Amino acid sequence: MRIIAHLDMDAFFAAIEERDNPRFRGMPIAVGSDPKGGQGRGVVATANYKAREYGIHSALPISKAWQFSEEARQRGKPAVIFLPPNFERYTEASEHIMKIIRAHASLVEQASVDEAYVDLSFSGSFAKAEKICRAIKEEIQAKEKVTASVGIGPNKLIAKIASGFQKPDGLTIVEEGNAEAFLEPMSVRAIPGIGPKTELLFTARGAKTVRDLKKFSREELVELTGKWGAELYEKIRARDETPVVEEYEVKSIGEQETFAEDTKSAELIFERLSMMCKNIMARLAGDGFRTFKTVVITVRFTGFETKTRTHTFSNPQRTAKALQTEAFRLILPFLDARENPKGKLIRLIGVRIEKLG
DNA sequence: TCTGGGGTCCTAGGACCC
DNA sequence: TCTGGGGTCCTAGGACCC
Repeated sequence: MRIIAHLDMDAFFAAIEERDNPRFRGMPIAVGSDPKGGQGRGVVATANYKAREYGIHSALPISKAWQFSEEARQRGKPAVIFLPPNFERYTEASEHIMKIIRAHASLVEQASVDEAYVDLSFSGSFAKAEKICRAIKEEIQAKEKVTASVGIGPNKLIAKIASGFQKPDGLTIVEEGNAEAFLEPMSVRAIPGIGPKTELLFTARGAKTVRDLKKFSREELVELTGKWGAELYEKIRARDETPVVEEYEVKSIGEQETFAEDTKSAELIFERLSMMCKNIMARLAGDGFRTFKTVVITVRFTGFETKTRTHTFSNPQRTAKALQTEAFRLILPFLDARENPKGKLIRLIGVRIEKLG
């Protein structure tokens, strides 16, 4: 029998900021882009629980978050503290936390900066797995001063959904025999991989809950959602065989940047593109690679229309110069009438390399 | 509401090869 | 005349996740 745990740090970025800035404790905090007095154009990366009471959450436009904060302030509540993300500190805390987890189990998969799967099958029982998880939670709290929510289940899918069931600082155990019943009443959105579009697809066919999805045959699910439908058919029945894997290989490295103001300035665009190419090559080396074969550039116009252009070299390339030359060549048509006859302003540019060697 | 930045995976058409 | 089937690679776009 497999026993898998999923650990998820609670409001991680905001929790680290609260920990490191005692004067912010108990205050509503939103970590994300600069709100610029309501004119900023990014989104909220993480809101702490106090800020969530204001309606602020991850991925909310920062301008909207600012507006919620102002409205609350007028009702006499404290204004939200907006902070820029400090990725070095989050990564450092993440490394400490992963180390703590690895001291309790040998098979650990870091799924993101603030999440990990742990294979606890060796413990032999859910009761023993729970004990280990409580010890991990306590150690993280004691050493890193942040809380984690934990889900324990017979596979990664159930563990993941269980970790979100009681937040923050929760621990939810779903044993094999209860897993299917656990999922049934949930919204289809609870299944990882079902986003807004797929949800709409299903609600249009009268399916709102996981239970409702069971009326579709495997073939119908494949027809509706593609190849992935076969996996979905298993997931909604709480079945998932995917193993916990220590690490997976990097497939692409890229950077993108949204401009403070939409622009047509070739000078600015080339300057930013050039910087991105240098950064990407530095990261390529840092990740233990030497070459790339494919270059992808992204252009997003005012209004969010987004275009990509790709070039694959027949030989592996190893220099920032080669990357920059190709990126410039690919983006050039968007700066003149060839790909931009209406002279639209550009909101974002990005560069990515693939087929790393 | 007006949408960041870093990624992964899938689809679909076309080219090309056997 | 009106044209198979399978596989792989490239390209553009899109859904999704944290």
